[in-house]
Amino acid sequence: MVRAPCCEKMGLKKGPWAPEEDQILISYIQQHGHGNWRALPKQAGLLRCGKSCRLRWTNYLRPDIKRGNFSKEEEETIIKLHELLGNRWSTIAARLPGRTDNEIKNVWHTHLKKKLKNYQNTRQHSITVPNAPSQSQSMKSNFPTDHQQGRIECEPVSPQQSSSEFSSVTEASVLTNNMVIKDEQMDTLAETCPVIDESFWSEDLSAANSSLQSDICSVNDELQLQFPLSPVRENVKEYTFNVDNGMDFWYNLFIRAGGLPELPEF
DNA sequence: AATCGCAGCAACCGCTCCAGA
DNA sequence: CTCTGGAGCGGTTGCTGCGAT
Repeated sequence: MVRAPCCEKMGLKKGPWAPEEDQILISYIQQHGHGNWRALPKQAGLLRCGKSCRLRWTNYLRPDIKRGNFSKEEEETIIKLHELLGNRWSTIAARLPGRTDNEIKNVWHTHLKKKLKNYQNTRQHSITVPNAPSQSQSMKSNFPTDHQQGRIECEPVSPQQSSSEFSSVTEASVLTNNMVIKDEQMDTLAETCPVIDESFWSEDLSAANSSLQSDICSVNDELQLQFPLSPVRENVKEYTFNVDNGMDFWYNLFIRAGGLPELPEF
């Protein structure tokens, strides 16, 4: 379906908003709500398309918009969520009250990408755990075929707000010898973590889930493989998963794909 | 003082999603 | 089930301000 650009009609203004336009939009929404964005500009007497109005309102004029620089905590939250979710700016924004997806996206591209390297350098991939859920403390890692036996243990590294879905982001690494990996050791990860079967990469998410479910988790854990993240090293792919055992812990999982040319996205 | 280059940010564009007809 | 159109999302653009030369 081919749709004409929303501002193609002659007479619709584009570009920066004038203060008068802002005032008209604010007044109208305060009185009537936004309802149908497409109809709004005509009803409000604005020479803008509905899309432009919606963007201006949601990214700039909304009363609950938080102004000013991002705090260190907010930046760290963005970095962590981006690590988990990728470029899902709206999802990330939903976890930062008063911040918009556009703002977060801009901050990411202008500031945080540069900081990320430093951030990653300070992270430690830890794998032993006093407080992790007992069912997860020792998870088998009998990968699908043709691989070595391994074992992972996980430790919550950064407990956050308990109500959050990501209440505790946890680092874990799959290794053959149950060893702690630090970032400087990641270069050797391709040699140390288990090789998995090629079919693992080509299967869809649910198939991968059930594969990991049967091969990694203890009997009563329900594992949900979530987001394939950017490869941390050649042939090593990082996944986020959680173990639905009531504790709401999230883990990162490093898996080596043995010599595969392309790792398809799920 | 003038020019240039870059960073930051607001806004646009094109696409997908999804609800309703 | 298919089609349509509104809303939302993520990528990109381009303007503006500021510091360096």
